[in-house]
Amino acid sequence: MHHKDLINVIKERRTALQVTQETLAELSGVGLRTLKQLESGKGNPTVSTLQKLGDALGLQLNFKVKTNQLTNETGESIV
Amino acid sequence: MHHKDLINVIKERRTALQVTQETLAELSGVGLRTLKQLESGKGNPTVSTLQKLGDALGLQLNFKVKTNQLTNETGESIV
DNA sequence: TTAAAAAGTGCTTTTTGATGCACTTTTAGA
DNA sequence: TCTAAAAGTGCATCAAAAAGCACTTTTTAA
Repeated sequence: MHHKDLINVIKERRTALQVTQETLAELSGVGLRTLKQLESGKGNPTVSTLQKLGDALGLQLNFKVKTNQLTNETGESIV
Repeated sequence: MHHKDLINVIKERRTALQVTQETLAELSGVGLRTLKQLESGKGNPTVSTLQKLGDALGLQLNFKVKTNQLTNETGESIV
């Protein structure tokens, strides 16, 4: 996943949970300005920023070995 | 995964493939100094740095809904 | 055992991420 | 429609990431 896509997961999850940027900023400890910037498509967050946001939204960041198997959008095998 | 763990995945994958830091730095486009710093446990990489390294090693970075929370029948979080 | 390769570190500069403040624009609800 | 809430932006500051260079330490293989 490109980092724009990772940010998009954050944004979609936040909106799905009907949480405002302001609330997510408070819950996660990430500055509101930073969150606004990221969600509007600017910047390249540090891993810790991404993790703070993910933690607050129940999302886990991880690495997975790429395979040549068919997978769904979460990288889970569908075979 | 904490970012130390993410870096550890990089390191383990690199050594498993018997690739040196120098080679990985060249293949990924990440500076050797940066890679050395990260693997020796210092710093908080940007997502793009982590992705460059992951790409070169066949690792995919992604977000996943945490499993140790309340979910519905389809595995979707209901929190 | 020892020499070369690989990994780790101190110092430095440049770039850029994180942040606050104030403001504008957009969206959603009464 | 109109307004308040939410989202987005320009400007500035501070801290830290990325990077190169030269050096030391550790690991590995002959």
